[in-house]
This record gives sequence, C-alpha cells and structure tokens, in this order.
Amino acid sequence: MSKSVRRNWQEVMSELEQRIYSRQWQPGDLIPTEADLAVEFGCARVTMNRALRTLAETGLLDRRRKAGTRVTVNPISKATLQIPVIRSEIEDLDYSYGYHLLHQQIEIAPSNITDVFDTPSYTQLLHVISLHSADGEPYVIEDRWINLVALPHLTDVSFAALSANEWLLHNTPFTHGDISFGAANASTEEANMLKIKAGAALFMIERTTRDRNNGIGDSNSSDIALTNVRLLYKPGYQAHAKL
Amino acid sequence: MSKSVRRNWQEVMSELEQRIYSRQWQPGDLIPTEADLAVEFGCARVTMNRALRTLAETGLLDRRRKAGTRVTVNPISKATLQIPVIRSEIEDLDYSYGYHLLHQQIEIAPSNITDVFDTPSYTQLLHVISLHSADGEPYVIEDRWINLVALPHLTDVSFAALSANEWLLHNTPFTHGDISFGAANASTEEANMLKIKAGAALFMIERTTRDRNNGIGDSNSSDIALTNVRLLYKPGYQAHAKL
DNA sequence: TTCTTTTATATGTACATACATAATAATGTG
DNA sequence: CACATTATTATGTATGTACATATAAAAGAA
Repeated sequence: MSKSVRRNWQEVMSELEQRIYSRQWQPGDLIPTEADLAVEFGCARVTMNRALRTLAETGLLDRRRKAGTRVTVNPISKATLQIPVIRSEIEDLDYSYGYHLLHQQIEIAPSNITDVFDTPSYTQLLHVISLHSADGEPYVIEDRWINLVALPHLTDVSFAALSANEWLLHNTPFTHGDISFGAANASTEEANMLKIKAGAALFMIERTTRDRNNGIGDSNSSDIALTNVRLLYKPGYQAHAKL
Repeated sequence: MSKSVRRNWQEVMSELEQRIYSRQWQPGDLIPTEADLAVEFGCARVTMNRALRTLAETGLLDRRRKAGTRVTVNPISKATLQIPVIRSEIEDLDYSYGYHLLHQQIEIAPSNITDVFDTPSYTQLLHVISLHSADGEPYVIEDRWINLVALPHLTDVSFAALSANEWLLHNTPFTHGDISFGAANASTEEANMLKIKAGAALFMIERTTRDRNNGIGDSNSSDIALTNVRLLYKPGYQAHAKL
C-alpha cells in the first residue's frame, strides 16, 4: 500500500512514527530494510536512512548492521529538563527578581567539598551564600563553593551585585558536570533565610560544574571542577519536564 | 592552517568542538561558511554539513539560512535523566528488590486527579498504592491513579504480584507525558509505610502518562491520560543526571 | 560435535551535483 | 525619506553512486 509521494525525510519519518505509535509495528518487530522502505516510499535510500537514523536517535528504533532495524523493546523514557539561570527562571514566571549576597569569604572547605574538587583537604576555596527572591519573597538559597585554582580571577570579584550563578554562566561557557536532585529538611538557619518553619521539606539541586580539559587528553575524567552549588528551593517548588 | 585529511564527519566535528571549547571561536562569533570550512578541512560540503548540523542539535551552534553559523551565546544546559522502572533502579544498585501491594480499589478520585485526567468529577478511577523495597528496607511509595476508560482491561488485573509500574511499561509502550520533581514532608501514614519519622523530607516525582492519540489529529493536545503517579522516595534519596 | 573462516548483507558514510528555502542585502519606486 | 520588490547567499535537502564496516549466517576445518 501507499506508494505515496512523500518527498522529504521528515514526512517519511512521521509516517514511520505512526506505524510505531499505532503498534502496526510492535516492540521487537523487525521492520523492512532501508532499501525496501525506500522503494515503498518512493524516495532515495539516503533519505530513508535519514528518517530511520533520526528515529533511532530518538530511541524508537534499534539499528544494527546486517541485523537490520527493529522497534525498541523497552523504550527508555528520558526526561530532559532545562537548567535555567535563576534570574530567568523567576522572571519567566512574571515575578520581579531580587538578589541578596549573604556571605562571601575564602575558607577552608569541609571534606565533602574538597572530595568533589579533588583538592587537598586544607585547600582554601571561595564560599558564597546568597538568596534569590521572587516579588520580594525568598525563592531559593544558593550555597556555592568555587575553586580558586581554576578560577583565580574570582578572588577579587564581588558577588554583591551580580550573582555567582550568572557570573559563571557568562565567563565560563561550555562547561559540563553532573547534577543531582533530592529533598532536605530546612535547618534553622535555612528556614530563617527562606522565612519558613524549620524542618520544612525543601527541594534540593546539587550541581558540580567542570571545565572541559580542552586539551588533547583522551577522556574527560581529568576535567577540572570549577564550582559546586547546592540550591535549596522554598517549600512547594516543583521542577517540570517533558517526558 | 591544517588542511589535515579528516575524512569522516565525526573527526571533523570533534575538531570543530575543540575550537569552541578552547574559546578559539567565542560565544556569538560567526564562523566560516559550510563551503569554506569544507575546503579547509578537505571534505565535501555535505560532510561538513553533517558535522555542523550535529553540533547545532547539541546546542553548541546556532545556524540560520543566509545569516550563517555562530557559536551559541547562552548555551542552555540540559540535564537528561533516565526514568527507569523501579525494579531496575533498585537491582542496578545491587539490592534485592521487593514489592508489596498495599491498596487496590476503584474509587471516586479527588478533584486534583480528575483535573489531570480531564474526566468528570464523579468518574471512578483505579487507585493503587504500593511499596517498593530494597534489601527489605522501604525504598519508595507508589501512589497511582489509573484511567479505566482508556485502560478497561485493568479492571480485572491484580497488582499483587506485578507492580502497575511494570505492567504499564510492558502493555503501553510509546507513551509520553510530563513529569515534575519536588519535595514533601512525610505524612504520618507515609512515614509508617517507609518506617521513618513523620515530617521527614521526601523526594517526590509526580508523573502523568498519556497515550499518543495515534490518530490523524494535528496536535497532541487531545492525547488521553492513562495514569498519574506520585512516587515518594525514602529520605536521603537522590536522582542523578549528567549535565 | 565445536571452533574457525568465509561470505553475504544491512546499515553507515562520503562525494558530486542539483535544487529548495529562508532571510539578508541591494535595488527600485512613490 | 519610507516602503515594496528583487537579487544574492548560506543553509537545507534530495538523489545516484560508490565504498566501508559490522555481523549474522553459511561453509569449512578440527
């Protein structure tokens, strides 16, 4: 059926998508070869390749040379969530953004932090605590440690006006790292900062950012940790993502 | 410099990547045209296109017809986290997986749930509460509502042996939906289930899954909600992702 | 039988070419 | 001058062809 004249790969792709979503091709099914499908759809094999490849990248298809293409058995659901700058996050909600620096000092970091940075335990790191607010109400606490060896300029920068969050974004693009999400009961101090009751459940994001060791070294294992931040959001906060 | 013989698009791409990471090409910079770069690298334009296109998909480059290609100004950091089946999540940590059904009943759902499902307020939905454990210790509470109109078979299924989590994965592939992360203080009931103190901060994932309205309709706005689940993880739990 | 080698095949990629499309820049018009 | 029209240009894609590569299946050797 349907030697329909679908010229471009995107139309071809959505036709293929339909066959998968409608379970006409079921999980695990081996589908016709690129060449056969190209004939059926009346397009070049390269075009069909583009469509199939894209679906494979999405995770809908599994492709292996010689073995052929089959519908993914256990489609892994991936949630991609954008990590915005805190200012944008607040302003996008149509709140007025406020920022207050609470603490900025060079200190000897606790061991859990020096572990992350892979620096000796006595290393002095820059510790910055600040509060971001929305319409005057406390929104999130930013508790950050900065590696001064990797970012020596920062010794003289004051974060009174511009948050470390934004400074780092503008000055160290194309970093990477890891991020984790969790929950924590607010300590008395944290509760005071957020103007809530101690013990309230706070959504927590912890993030370590590394500079790409843009050298010729093979792996990224030796990338330098630039900064580690713990964000404690006010009660009720939720992070949304598409699935 | 360097008319190096880089034959394939992946090598071409990583060379381009290096120029970006090393800030040789800075954020906002307009880079040479596809054609020029192809000459410089000694490859076909289509090959260069593949490399540049892939980098644009990654978010490192912005490309516009006629305007040219430039390095992304505000590289948006995206965290992609895999949402595994709970069993796998536990077993991958080398714990023995345990499952207990606590509640399975057809009920009239509260309004916040019927809102999600877009069904009348008196609609009867299947309510399933269960506990997943790791090495015998409570790990996460699964509190789920299921749309029996969309999944009529489920009226007769018992989730005593197999969790709804897994049943749904195997029987309704290729769904989509939205997911949100937050924190909540454990209620007395929840605290009992998890064997913790009431008020403890729990990491919470709330997820609504929709079937693709695999019809010919244009948008996905009318997709049918299949199920809504609230997962309450034991204190200390963290979800990890790469950045 | 079991292990090794060969062959066949589906996907993966490279290239030259041609044309499509979007959007800036240049031009013309009032 | 402002505004509409046209030309130019960089990216986007389709096609035919050729070859590369991984690997399942077949054939051969032990």
